[in-house]
Amino acid sequence: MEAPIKILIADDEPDIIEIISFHLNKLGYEVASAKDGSEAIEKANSFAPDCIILDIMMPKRTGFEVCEYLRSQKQFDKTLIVLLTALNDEASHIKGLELGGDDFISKPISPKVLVSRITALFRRLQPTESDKKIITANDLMIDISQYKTVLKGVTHVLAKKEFELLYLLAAQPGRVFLRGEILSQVWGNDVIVGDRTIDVHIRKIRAKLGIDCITTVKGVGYKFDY
Amino acid sequence: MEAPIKILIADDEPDIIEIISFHLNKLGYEVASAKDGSEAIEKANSFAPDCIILDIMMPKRTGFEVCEYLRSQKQFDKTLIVLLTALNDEASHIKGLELGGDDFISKPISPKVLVSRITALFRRLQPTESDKKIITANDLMIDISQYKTVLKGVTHVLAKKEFELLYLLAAQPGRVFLRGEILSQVWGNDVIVGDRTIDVHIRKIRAKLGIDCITTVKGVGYKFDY
DNA sequence: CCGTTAGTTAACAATTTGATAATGTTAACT
DNA sequence: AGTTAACATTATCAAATTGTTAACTAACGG
Repeated sequence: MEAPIKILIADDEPDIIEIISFHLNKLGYEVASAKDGSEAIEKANSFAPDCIILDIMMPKRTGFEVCEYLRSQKQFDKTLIVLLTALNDEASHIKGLELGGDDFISKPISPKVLVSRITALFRRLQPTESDKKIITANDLMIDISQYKTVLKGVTHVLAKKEFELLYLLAAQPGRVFLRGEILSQVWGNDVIVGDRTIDVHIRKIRAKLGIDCITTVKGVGYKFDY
Repeated sequence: MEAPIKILIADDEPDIIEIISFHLNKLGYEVASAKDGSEAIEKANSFAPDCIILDIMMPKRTGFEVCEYLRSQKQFDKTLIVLLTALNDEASHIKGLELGGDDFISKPISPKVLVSRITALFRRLQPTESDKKIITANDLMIDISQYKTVLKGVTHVLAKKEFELLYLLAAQPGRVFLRGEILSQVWGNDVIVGDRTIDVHIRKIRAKLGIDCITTVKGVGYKFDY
């Protein structure tokens, strides 16, 4: 789940490889390199990178050829391909993009910009945040994208407000939420409801889950503790 | 499902807008334009484009400001933002990408290249078709290329909207889709239909398939669970 | 003890969905 | 064009669920 993102750099100039590697490494990427087109293809297969930076002008095979090959292979379907070139001519640019490149960068370019562009590319690919809205605590799981809670493998169905309340508290276990905070977070600032309303919902959660995962802090509020 | 891709161009130079529009139009995109930053935001809201091309130097609000605003709004989560500038300075470049831009293009650039880059951006977004044409869950198969559903070997014919709705939900089993999401995905942002419309279609799906593969999450939405 | 705060319960109110029928709309076929 | 049938949408009402309140009880701290 949290495997580092892998990037392969193919360029025949060692200096370029070194400086780019350095910057990418600093950001936590795992980097491999290749010095020509053939090696790029080998490394792509063995290293299975998430992103490949290809210089166009390389010995053995050009970046175009490598790009074309990669795009024809199913396993590189989702691999980002960035084409890099000293040429600044339009034809190459278009050709690169048409061959399935995801980005096309003209040299000279500062490493910082290159790295920014790559970061931007990845940002798009990041799994939709809805996926990662799951809270777990011991044998309790709260998944907001599915609106369900699973305790010891048993799914408990909470009503909307109950769920939202539990989710709010569980998002920061141990932290005490004032009644006012709970109201504004779960109910919003517009609606006005009495104080007992919170109590009743807390009670329903406790009853449905069958465990006392919510602690009362008298005179202050409630906290999730489990 | 096959609505044309919509692109919004914001630039204060009418010539630029015209030439880019022309090329994008030719490729079948639906194009709208804005002449300054404020108009860009208005149009973004009303037009709901899939991609926004922003000149950085614009009256009223700069492209940076517009970009920052768009990225702060949930509905533009998946909207591509391309920043366009006459400046070729690195700081702007990085700033643009850090503000959430998806691509950064320096003028002057030929329309062909610009269009290629935009096409490349979209290509990356396309959900890999190979995976997504057929969905299976237990003894249920949903094949979008044939618009048919097969349950336990028996083919059930769903109407267009019914099918699209089922397909949407089944593509991410377990995930709850809000009514609003369903509306914008299946019906699109332009048409306005009442809430009961969704219910009725859900009901028809349940009736036709004879199984309850769709779960109601009261007050929230629906999810596919089977 | 006494006042304050939280828990419990049941009644009631509000919201949401389900079911059905009726009305538009579209597409296909004469 | 006219006819028909399938589909999509809306309207309406019933049913179920959920949310809120009130009234009472229990617990806690000084």
